Formats: sequence, structure tokens, C-alpha cells
Amino acid sequence: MADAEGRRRRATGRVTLADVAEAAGVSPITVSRALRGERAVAAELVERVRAAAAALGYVPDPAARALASSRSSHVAVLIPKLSNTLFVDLLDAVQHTLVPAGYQTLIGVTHYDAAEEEASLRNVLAHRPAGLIVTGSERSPAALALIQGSGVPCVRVMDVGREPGGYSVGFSQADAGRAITQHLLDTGRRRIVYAAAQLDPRTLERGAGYKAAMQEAGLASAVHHVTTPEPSSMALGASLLVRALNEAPKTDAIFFCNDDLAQGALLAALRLGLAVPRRLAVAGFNDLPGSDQMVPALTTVATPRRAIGEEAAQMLLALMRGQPVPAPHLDLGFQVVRRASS
Amino acid sequence: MADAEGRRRRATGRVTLADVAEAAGVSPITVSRALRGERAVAAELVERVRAAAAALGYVPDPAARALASSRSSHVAVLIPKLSNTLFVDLLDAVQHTLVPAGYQTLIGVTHYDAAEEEASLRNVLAHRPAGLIVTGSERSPAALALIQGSGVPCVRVMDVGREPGGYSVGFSQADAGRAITQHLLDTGRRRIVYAAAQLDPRTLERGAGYKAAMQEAGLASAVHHVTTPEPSSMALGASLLVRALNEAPKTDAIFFCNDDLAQGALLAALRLGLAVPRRLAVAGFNDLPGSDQMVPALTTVATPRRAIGEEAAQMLLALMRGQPVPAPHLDLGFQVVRRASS
DNA sequence: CTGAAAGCGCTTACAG
DNA sequence: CTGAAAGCGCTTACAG
Repeated sequence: MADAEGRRRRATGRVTLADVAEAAGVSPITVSRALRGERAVAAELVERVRAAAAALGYVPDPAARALASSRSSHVAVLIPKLSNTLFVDLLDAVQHTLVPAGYQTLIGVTHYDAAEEEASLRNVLAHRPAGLIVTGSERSPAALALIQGSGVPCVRVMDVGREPGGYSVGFSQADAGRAITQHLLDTGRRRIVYAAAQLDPRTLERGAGYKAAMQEAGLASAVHHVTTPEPSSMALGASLLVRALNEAPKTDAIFFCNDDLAQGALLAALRLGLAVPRRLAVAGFNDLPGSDQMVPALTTVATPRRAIGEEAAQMLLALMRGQPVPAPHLDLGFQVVRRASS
Repeated sequence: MADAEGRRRRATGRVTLADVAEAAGVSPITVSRALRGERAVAAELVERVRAAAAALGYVPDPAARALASSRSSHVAVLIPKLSNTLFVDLLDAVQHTLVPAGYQTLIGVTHYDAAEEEASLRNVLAHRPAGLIVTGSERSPAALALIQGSGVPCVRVMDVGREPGGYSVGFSQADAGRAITQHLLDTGRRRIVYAAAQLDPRTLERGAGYKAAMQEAGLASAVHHVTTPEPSSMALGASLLVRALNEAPKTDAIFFCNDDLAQGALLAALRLGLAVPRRLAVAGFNDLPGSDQMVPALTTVATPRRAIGEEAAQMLLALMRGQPVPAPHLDLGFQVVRRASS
């Protein structure tokens, strides 16, 4: 079959590699190599192939490519939740650097659950992704085996890693928890409570940092946790505030594991007529949207989730291209942002 | 080549249809049909095939399936932004119903930009998705042509549609804008300002609803818009509040096109010592997280974005399976949520 | 540096 | 209701 211009067309109507090859007067394999920028193609041919591809409007078929190479142009990203701004920011940054490089993101939502992570992993791995980004270091043996067995390069995000042969981009959650607690100590607070929800591993690490700072300051006896496994929310922050003050009436500062809790607590303080920071200092974590607008503005820890997403994507890009990765474990740090609430 | 159990294995190590066929003692095509639940396979064979597939841990290869059928197991979702909770909720709901049905979501972020939408469309369409979900009805002729030319079933979300042959799930943005304005009128407000950012089509429709309500109330002369094309944020809400009061000092109510603006305005009012709702009533839109926690709690319009995502996904599922869609245009409505700010 | 052959793992017509 | 043949559009070794 031939169309008006005499080109051979398939039943699907798609312009294929073969069409480009014919137009450029070379073999399909040469087109494949030229377009992928593989070495060992004469510059003049590359030029001709590119021109022919552009003229025909050729778009490579990801499915055919995936089938032939047994590696798709997908990168799977496993995150706990989409309702948490933190992970959406991360995802956005990942997409921002991966899409221009020709990759498409596959999202797996794990809901902080090992079984769901496994199911999600099986699901995305079936698509034979070229790369994988997973959140945190907690993972079931089965999930670990799935990743290893797949041979798909994997970068871990959000915390710091050290294991040889692994790749990670993040920051020390414990150090950050310690730093914000230290800030509260530095401003004269002594009876500091750590209030946390969700209780995922990173939340617990922040709590460990808090505890370490308190102990170093000789305040081990004042260490007090107010926690709940429920998902984080502003409303929950309000109730954690009340709980903290009930359990430890002399509390003079609360460090919340996430800004939404802290924002909710700040608004609750407003309703209760509780003076912040005079009576009670409040600190949050992550510097989420709105924290700078609170009354008073919320002291928090700014976390580099966008940079984490970009760096993880870059690292994965190198791994997928078989390029060396000079620093397999990246610690991007954090920043204590002092505002009026402390 | 044969492994320990005498099965034939490919170079890739994957368990294939052929392996299952051999184990079940049928032809590959029968396995294919049995597993996809296609009619015209004897019940007994289906049983045998299922058992064999389960025993071997067979996972169909999406790439091979896509190549052979020229339709992938992807559903592409085009949304304006990931930084807007609204769209993330929508996306989450879509994934929630599509993933269990065996589809994976491909995200395209358009940044409210026609050219970016086109690029995004080209990008996702190259993956030959089985279905497509797009936001809103504004679309360049080129984008429209891409969708039509692809032959991929497409459902539009967020606003209401009517066009024959099309599919949509949403609610009337204009009616919602009119309803919340009417609520403010009903509570005695007269000098009501519409404050908006981003100025995407839906924001403009809400503004049209506001204007219609004002005109019907004989308050055409009081119609006042305070707008900016900048992206919506809490900080911007604070500055729109100030602008509104500067431009129209007698303003007694402001309807913000989105809750983040309204939340920012509420906090600014707190800082400025502006009494809400006594001096000024404030209303928002979308009922975003935190609106119920504000001081005072924010009056707003609850929008059914999760339901929209689920219904759109269900509709797409029917379309992709070639099943009839009884109601191609679904209006899911909205709800005025009266709280203390009005 | 370039190409002919084979194959990736499925499904789509076409038979029977 | 079941199957043998062909093909989807690429890339991977293997030659030269």
C-alpha cells in the first residue's frame, strides 16, 4: 500500500522507522542508531536521518522500543501519599527533569503500607521501567527482592543512605529534628513537647533528633511525645495541642513533625486565646505553603524536596544511561527558618 | 533452553504467554483470550489457564500487549498544575479507580498554557493511551485535532459539557459562583467584590456567575473585580484583600475564586485587625484543607473533585471496553458550605 | 561505520 | 469454541 506521496504505510497509519529509513535511503537499524544518538554513525547520515524523521513527523513507538529492548521509557515513582504536598512537590520536580529527557513517570501510591508498596511495586515493575524512585529506606524483604530481582536502577529519596551499591538523595531527618529542637532550646525553651502524627519512619527519626537534643541539654526528664498514628492534618494539630497542654501543662514549646499540624495548632491557639510565642512557642517541619502567612508566622524547617526530586532524577538519568555516578549518596541538608512563632 | 522444571525460558527470564500455554496444554491465543476474559472460551479451559498462570506467576507484558493491539494500558490525564490540591485530588481519585482495573496513569502538566498542553498531548499520545482525561473545555484547535486524530476516547472534567459525541464530568462553575454570591446577598451584603488570580477559564466563569447574581439583585453598579493573572497563593490573597479595600473602601464582602486566596485574606484580616465577618464577610471556593480550621472558619463552595475523578474514570472504563455510556455528560453539582466567615 | 536476520511477547484477523 | 500464521515497530547481537 502506498499513500499519495508514494510512501509505504502500515495498517495503523503510523509513520515507522522503516518509513524514515526509506526516505533517508538507509537501513532501519541506522535510523534507530542515529536517532538515539548512538556512537558509530556517520555525521552525514545522522543529518539525513534527522531531516527525514522531522519531515515525516516520526514519533518512536515506546511500546515497540520497550518490547525490543526490554526496558521502557517509564520511570516509576513510589510515594506514600498524594495528599501530602511534600510528595507532590517531589513528584513535580522529578517529572520536570525526566519528561524533557524522554521519560514518563508512573506513580505508585503506597499509603505508608508495606503490603501496598509491594503490590504497587509489582504493578509498576510489570511495565519494565527504566528506573525507579522509592521513598525512604523502610521496605519489606519481599519489596527489596522485587527491586533487586528486576535489575532496575533505583534511587531512594528523603533520607540519607550509606549502603554500598545503593543510591540516595535526601537529608538527615534526625539532624533536622535535632536542629529545630536546638533552636527552641537556644531561645530559652525547656519543656518542649514533640507532637507527631502518621508515625512513619521519618517522623520517628525527627523525634529521635528531638530526644537527642533534649538529652544533650540535660533535659531528658522533660522529653515528652504526643503522638497518634492517624494521618496528619490541621484539625489533628489542634487536638494534639490540647492533648500536649493537658498531659504536660507547663509545656513552653511544641515541635510538630509537620507544618499542617503546626498550622492547625496555631489556629487553635488563636481560638483558645493562647499567646504564641509568649506562653507557647510553636515549630513545624517542611515549610509548607501558608506557614509564612500564619498568625504568627510559623518557625519551621525548610526541606529541599524539589531539589531532592531533581537530583534523584539526574542520578537516575545517569544510571539509566550507564554513566558513572560520582556521589551515590547525596545529603542536601535542610534549613531552620525562624519566624514569629518561636 | 529449559529450566529445572523443564519449562522453556526466554533469554529475558520472563514467564510468557507461551509458557502458560504449554503448562495448561492449550494454544497461546487461548491463554490470551481466557486471561482477558474474552467470551468464547470454554469455562473449563479458562479455569486451567488461570491455574497455570497463577502457578507460574505470569504477568502480562504491557509493552507487547500495546504493540500488538496498538493500545496501551495507560490512561493519560492532563491537568494544569500539581501544586493545586484540586487537581491532585482529582488525579488521586482517577488512579484509585483505574489502577485496580489494570490501567496506569500518565500525567501531563499543562501549566494553564495551550502550547504546553499541545506538547503534553503529543508526549502522552505517543504512548498510545487507551484513554484520555483532560481538564476544562478550552483547547487549541491543534490540541483538539490531536485528540480527534488519535481516536482515543476522551473525557473532559471540571466543567459541564453538552456537545454531542463528547463526554464530560463536572459541575457548573458559573452556577457555583452565582450561588455563593447569592448566599452573601442573602446575608445582607451588598458591596461584594470578586477577587481572582490565575484567571483560567473556570475562574472567569465563577466571576460571570458572581456578576449575574449581582445584576439580578439590582447591584450592577456595585460589581467590582480585583484580579491578577499570577498563580493563586495565600500571600496573594492577602494582597488582593488590601487592593479590594483600597479600590472600594465600602466593600462589605469578598468572594475569592479559590480557598487559598481566601485563607490568606482571613489571616491578613487577623493581622490588620479587620473584623470578619462583622466588617467584612469572606467566602472562598473549593473547600480546601484547612478552610474549616481558619479563624473564623471559611465559608466556601465544596466541589466534588474526587467524585469527578471517579466518575470520569468509570466513564472512560466503559468507553475503553466499548460499553455504552448512558449519560455522557454528568453534572455532579456543588455545595455552598456556610461557616463563620460570612 | 553499516546492515540482514531474528526476536521481544503479545493480539488481530482468518480459518475451521 | 479453538488454533496456525502473521505482524505490531522497534533493538539486540552477529557479521563484515
